[in-house]
Amino acid sequence: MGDVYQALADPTRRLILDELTERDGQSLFELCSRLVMRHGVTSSRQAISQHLAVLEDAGLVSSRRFGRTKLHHLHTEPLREIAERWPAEPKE
Amino acid sequence: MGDVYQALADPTRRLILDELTERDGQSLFELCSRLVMRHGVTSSRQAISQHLAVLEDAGLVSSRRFGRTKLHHLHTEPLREIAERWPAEPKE
DNA sequence: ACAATAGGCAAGTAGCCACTTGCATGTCAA
DNA sequence: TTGACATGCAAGTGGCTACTTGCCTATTGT
Repeated sequence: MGDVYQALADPTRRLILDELTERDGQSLFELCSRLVMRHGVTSSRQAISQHLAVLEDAGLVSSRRFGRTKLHHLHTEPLREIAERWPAEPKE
Repeated sequence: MGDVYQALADPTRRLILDELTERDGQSLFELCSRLVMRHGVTSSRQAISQHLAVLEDAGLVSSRRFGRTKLHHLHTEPLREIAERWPAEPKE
């Protein structure tokens, strides 16, 4: 299991999470096109694929194959831990 | 203003935030000692100082000098943005 | 004044990470 | 079955970053 914080460190990976928030269950090709069109991302398909692997390893994304395509789904549970680790007010 | 996500990417920096959560307003020397004692951190004083600069640049820590010491204070507001950026349920 | 304390600055280094490139695998449609 | 499509794998490269090292500044106490 990879590091959630490190997964969030890359701006392209955060855009992938944004894109999956808007439309869950996208394939790699869908994500690539929409990232280019809507967010001006210039990375190659392989780059996006590697980013997805990091996100999946961190438990933020799950994937399932359907024939020759692979659909990706968002999971936000690991993010809740971040907000809870450092409470709003420090200990007195 | 630096990147909050990138500031959180380093495990030592997260330990610094933990330490400031337990006891806010520590000096550099206090932080170094307690990180070694309680968390087994082996980094040098300069390393911790550079980490504090990153955290301060990201708006997670503020500092104020008192004579020859410098006290560091935690600010968790930038962390709230993370939980709000990706809501618990994706759009339908 | 002098020494000790708390911290800062800057250059150099080593390891990691994002990205590319090239090729391979598997699936659908004609 | 043949070609086009969707994805996977693996090695190589460049840049970033955490860390160290050495020296410097400023403050406090005796």
